[in-house]
Amino acid sequence: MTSQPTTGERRRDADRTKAEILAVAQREFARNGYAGARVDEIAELMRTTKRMIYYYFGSKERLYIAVLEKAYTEVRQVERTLDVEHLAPVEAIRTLAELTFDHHDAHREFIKLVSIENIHQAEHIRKSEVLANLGTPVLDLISRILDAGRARGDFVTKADAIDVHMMISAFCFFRVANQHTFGALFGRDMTAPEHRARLRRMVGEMVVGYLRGDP
Amino acid sequence: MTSQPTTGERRRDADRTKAEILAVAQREFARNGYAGARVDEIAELMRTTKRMIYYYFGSKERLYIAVLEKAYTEVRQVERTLDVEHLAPVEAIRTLAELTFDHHDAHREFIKLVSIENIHQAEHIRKSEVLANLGTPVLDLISRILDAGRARGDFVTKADAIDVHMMISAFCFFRVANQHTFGALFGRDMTAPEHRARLRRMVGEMVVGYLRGDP
DNA sequence: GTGGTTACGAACTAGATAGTTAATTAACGT
DNA sequence: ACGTTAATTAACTATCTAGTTCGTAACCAC
Repeated sequence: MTSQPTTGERRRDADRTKAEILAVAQREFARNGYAGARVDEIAELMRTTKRMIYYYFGSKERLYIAVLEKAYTEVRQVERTLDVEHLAPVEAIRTLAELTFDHHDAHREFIKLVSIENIHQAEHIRKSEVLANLGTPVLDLISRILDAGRARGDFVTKADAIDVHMMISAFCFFRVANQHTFGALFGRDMTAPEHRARLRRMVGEMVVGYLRGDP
Repeated sequence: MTSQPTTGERRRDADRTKAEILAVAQREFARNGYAGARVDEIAELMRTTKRMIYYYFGSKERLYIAVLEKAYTEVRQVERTLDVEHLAPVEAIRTLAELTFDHHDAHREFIKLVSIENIHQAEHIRKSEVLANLGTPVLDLISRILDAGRARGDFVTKADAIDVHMMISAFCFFRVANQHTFGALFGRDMTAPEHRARLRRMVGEMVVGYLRGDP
């Protein structure tokens, strides 16, 4: 009568358990930093027990690295879907900047993980083979846009793809990562709706203005 | 015979002890984050004992807040010495950007403290009355430069002082704060000498290019 | 000098925290 | 049916860590 389906609602499911640990751990690490995160707290927020964290991940540090690997891999997946090369160079780079803006806006937890990792001088990223071999498709895209723009004479400034990527990332990352201290000191919430749209336009204008160079 | 001088090499000196605690604590917090910092470790790196931390600061959190207050106050002092208003608006804003670049370059520990504080959603800054009432002289300076530039027709773009300050800070802060993950993922050390000068010029060109607007 | 106050040191503690031990149960092939 | 293995649970522990207790010594006013 009560035949359990092999797939579907199983009581023992390694994949599901692992995924749940990673999801809960990501929240906990992003909220409290590496040292501030509590393994017991992660355990309490799961349907399973702390033992499973050690069963699947071995240690707090390896769990943290697994969280980083998952987060970075997902972000790279999104980067691969960027499609702006049908646009003219100026519009392509502006759109890329605005999409980067949207992407940072939508992935606050990832940004916190990156900030945390920088405090630790990226020591965990460097321990991960997965992350060392993660390509950076966005750099090739920027390279091609820059070449096209220079061929047409739209871009004068000589800066390479990494520089441009850095400039765009800096703006988008800072707005989200530093929103709290910035808000406390300047009384402006950069992530509030009334500023979001303006800043989004601003990042596009900024890169384009820079690449166009001297009038 | 062995009369101790009252000033000079005293064995008991509240000011010196407090200052040493703050200096060592700043290093420890900047290196390890708030939760990762160890009160015992701070104590070991001092000539005095852990007891004195609690004697003068009461708790780990209040010590951390005191570190933030000292660091922010010093940074504001430097901002007050900025002198660019004798320059034409375009050069003034470019120079301001480059000096901001230098300043971030020279205060890595401060930048880490700010990153850490953002991970904690600025909860400690908000607890500090000192920091709440710390003015922001740089904003007035930017305002005046923008007004002068618009009056001359050099600047077209309409952005307020906070926006411009944010744009400059984002670039300068990101280069230092995210150097480790950026380096690990893109294979470029943004703080290395061979990139420093170019990026310094870049931040000036970026703001000027943005403010000049459409050619 | 002496009484009081401020600055200081060594040893201690209660609770938190990462990691473990060992026993148990579900799934699955044969 | 049944033995094997992978998944899971509950209770335990060694260590670490923020914060304390209590006693002592330097400094100052008089």
